[in-house]
Amino acid sequence: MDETIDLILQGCQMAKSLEGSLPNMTNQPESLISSCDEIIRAFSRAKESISKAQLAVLPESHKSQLLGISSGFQEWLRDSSIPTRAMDLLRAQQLLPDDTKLKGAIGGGLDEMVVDQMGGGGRCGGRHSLERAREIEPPAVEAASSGGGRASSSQRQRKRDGGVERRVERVPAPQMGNTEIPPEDGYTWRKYGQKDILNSRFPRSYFRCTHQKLYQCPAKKLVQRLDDDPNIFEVTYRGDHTCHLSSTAPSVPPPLPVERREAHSMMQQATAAAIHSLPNPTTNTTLSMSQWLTISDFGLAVAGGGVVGSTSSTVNMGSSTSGGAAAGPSTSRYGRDVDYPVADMADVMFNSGSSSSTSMDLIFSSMDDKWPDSADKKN
DNA sequence: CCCATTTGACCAGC
DNA sequence: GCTGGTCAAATGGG
Repeated sequence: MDETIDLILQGCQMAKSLEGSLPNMTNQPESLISSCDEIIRAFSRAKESISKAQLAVLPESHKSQLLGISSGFQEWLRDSSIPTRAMDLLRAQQLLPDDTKLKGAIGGGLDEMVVDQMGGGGRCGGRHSLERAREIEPPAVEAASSGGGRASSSQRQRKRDGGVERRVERVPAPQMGNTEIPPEDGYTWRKYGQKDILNSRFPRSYFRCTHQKLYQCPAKKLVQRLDDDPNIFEVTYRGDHTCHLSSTAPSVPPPLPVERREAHSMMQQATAAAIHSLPNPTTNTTLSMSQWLTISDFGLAVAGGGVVGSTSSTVNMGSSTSGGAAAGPSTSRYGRDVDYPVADMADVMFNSGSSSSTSMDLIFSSMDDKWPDSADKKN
C-alpha cells in the first residue's frame, strides 16, 4: 500500500509542479499534454495497484465496485474521440491555437496508457466497457411542425421539437455506488418532469439546462433506462447549450458536441487540477490532503462519502416506482455553475455519479497516516 | 427565502 | 383517444 500512496503523492506533486509552470506552458501544448499524461499515469498506476491489492481481500461487493472504477476510467480512455475532445478543450481554454493538430499524439499517448496501465482491459472489461456503444445520431431534423397550435396556448412549447437536433447516447450506469444516476456530462441540468413510457419498464426523466431561464438556453435531455438492459441509460439531447455564449453566463463549458463533453471535463480537470490542488502561494505552506481535497473540490466529490453524484447532486430517485431514469445532477445551487474540473475528474476516474466512498476511503484511510490533518472537516 | 425535485394535470401530435 | 412532453403547484432541503 505504501507504494500506492507514493504513486498518489507523486501524482500530486506532478500536478503541483505543473501548476507552477502552467503560465509558461500555454504555448507548449506538447509539454502540457505530456505532463497531463504523466499525472494521469501516476494515478492510474496507483489505482491499479489498489485494485490488485484489494481484489484479493475484498468481499464480492467491493470487488465489483473496484472493477467499476477501473472500467469507467478505461471506457473514457478508450473513447476514440478523446483526442478531438482534448484538443477542443485546450482550444476552449485558449491553451492551443485553433490550427493545432496534435490529436494523434494525444490519442496515441492515451491509447498506450490504456494498454500499459489497464492490461488490455481484460480484467476490468465488464460488459459495459464493451457495450458502451455511444450512438451519436446524425443530426436528425424532424419534420418541422409549425408549432402554431392553438392560439390560447401559444406560449407553450410544442411537444415534438421540430427542427431541433436530437442526439442519442447510451451510457452505462455506474457499477458502483448509486447506479441510478447516469454519468455527469459536463452540464448542469434541472429535472422538470418524469413520465412512465408505454412498453417501458422504467420511467423517462426530462431535464432542461439549469440556465434556461437566465440565458434562454434551449438544451434539454431525456434520460431513460433501457428495458432490456437497465444498466444502460439512453440519454437523448435536444438543442444546444447557449448559456456559455453569454459573457455573463456562469457556465464555462464551450459549445462542445455531446460526444466531446466527457473529455471536455476530463481535460479541464487535468489542467485545473494544478490550479485547485495546491498550496496557497501566499502562505507557502503545504496543504494536508483534506485541505487539498477541500479547496480543490475534489473533496466534494470523493471525500464526502455517500454523497450522491459527484457534483453534489440531489437527484432524488425515491419517488420513482421502479427506480428508473435519473438525471445528471444539477449543480448551480451549490455554486457549481462554473465547472469545477477536479470534481469532475473524480467523476470520471471513479465512475461518475456513483455514491460509494469505499474505494476512496481505502485510499484516504491510508492517507491519514501520512496526512495527519486529513481528518479535518471537509467544508 | 431560494431553488431543485416531485407529480398530477394539461396540451399537442398522431 | 392515446401517448409523450411540458407546466406548475406542492414540497423539501440548504
